[in-house]
Amino acid sequence: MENKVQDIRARFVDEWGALGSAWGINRSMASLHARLLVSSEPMSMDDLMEELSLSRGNTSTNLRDLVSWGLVRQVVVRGERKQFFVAEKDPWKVFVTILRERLHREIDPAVDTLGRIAQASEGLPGKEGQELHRVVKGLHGFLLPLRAMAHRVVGAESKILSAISRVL
Amino acid sequence: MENKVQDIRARFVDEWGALGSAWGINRSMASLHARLLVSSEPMSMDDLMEELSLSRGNTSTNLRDLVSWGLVRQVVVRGERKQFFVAEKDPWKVFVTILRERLHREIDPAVDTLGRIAQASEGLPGKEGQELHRVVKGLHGFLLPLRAMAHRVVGAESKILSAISRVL
DNA sequence: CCATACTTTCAATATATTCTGAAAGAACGG
DNA sequence: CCGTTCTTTCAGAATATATTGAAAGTATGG
Repeated sequence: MENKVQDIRARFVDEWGALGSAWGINRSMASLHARLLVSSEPMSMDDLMEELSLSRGNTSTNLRDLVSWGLVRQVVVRGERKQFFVAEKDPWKVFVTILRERLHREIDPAVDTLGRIAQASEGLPGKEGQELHRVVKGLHGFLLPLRAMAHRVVGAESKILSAISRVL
Repeated sequence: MENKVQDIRARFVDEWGALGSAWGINRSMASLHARLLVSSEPMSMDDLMEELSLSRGNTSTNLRDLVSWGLVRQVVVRGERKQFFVAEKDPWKVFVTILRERLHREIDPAVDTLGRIAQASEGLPGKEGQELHRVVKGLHGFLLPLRAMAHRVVGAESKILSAISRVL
């Protein structure tokens, strides 16, 4: 029971890694993000790779991705030549950032393609052709407003949540 | 351009597979689901494995999973000894079913653990201990109502969407 | 019951994803 | 400039995930 902070922090890092996988974020990236989230100071690549036992290459790549997602930013530490990193800590911003990324990369193109298929299947012959069109059109018609809602959430303030909560 | 229905249907099956991956559903399972979604008739395991070029074992396992999720159900076809399968076609039900499954399997346990970590980190010493507690508590406090909202959506009627849409 | 039709299971295999580490590249201080 | 420190890249290795296929298991009609 020597260093309790380190133990509990490690538990958090692991748990965040598990949550991350559910969001399409790999373990290294999620661990790095988690560790930075609960740090009271900026950390360098060496700090992180040592504490999390990751290779230099892996650490470098995933930090870069975190920065490009906007979940982490680089900061300058006076008198240090290395880069230091700090995580965005506002849960709403973290949530919105991840949501935006996934909409952009995965959902948007799929929904668009679905729309094209709905069009292409217009007026196909036979029971089979008609069912194809009917279902694809239905799915597209369902997903389109859902996506629009998600985009509005991404652009909104965090208080939108309590507004939604009220109608539920 | 021989059989247009088959071509377009194949496009849809592939696209649904891609969307499925974004939701933690593997390609075989997503393909089977997609093919059944746009079928005007119940299909047997043999129908499916042949059309989608999947092995028997794979088809069997993934159909069973789809049934256990509640996305597909078995039906009896008169005069046939084989099992036949039919997909739930209402987009709202499909959406809610997948959401429920993921909440249950991935989100709920992670959020619970986060809550326990928030508790365990109460009153830790030092700047580091305090930051750990502060951030974990903040994340948990953010995710908890979000999860509650998701659970309410899962239990609601599809018209809840237009109600939410109104406040966005 | 038996023969046959059908389904499930699971060890082996194939595929996809992630991670490592060393070499190449960049930036900095003097 | 030059030596040093720091960062990135990327081919190969390791790991994780998905798929196959054949054997074992189960149900059905006769």
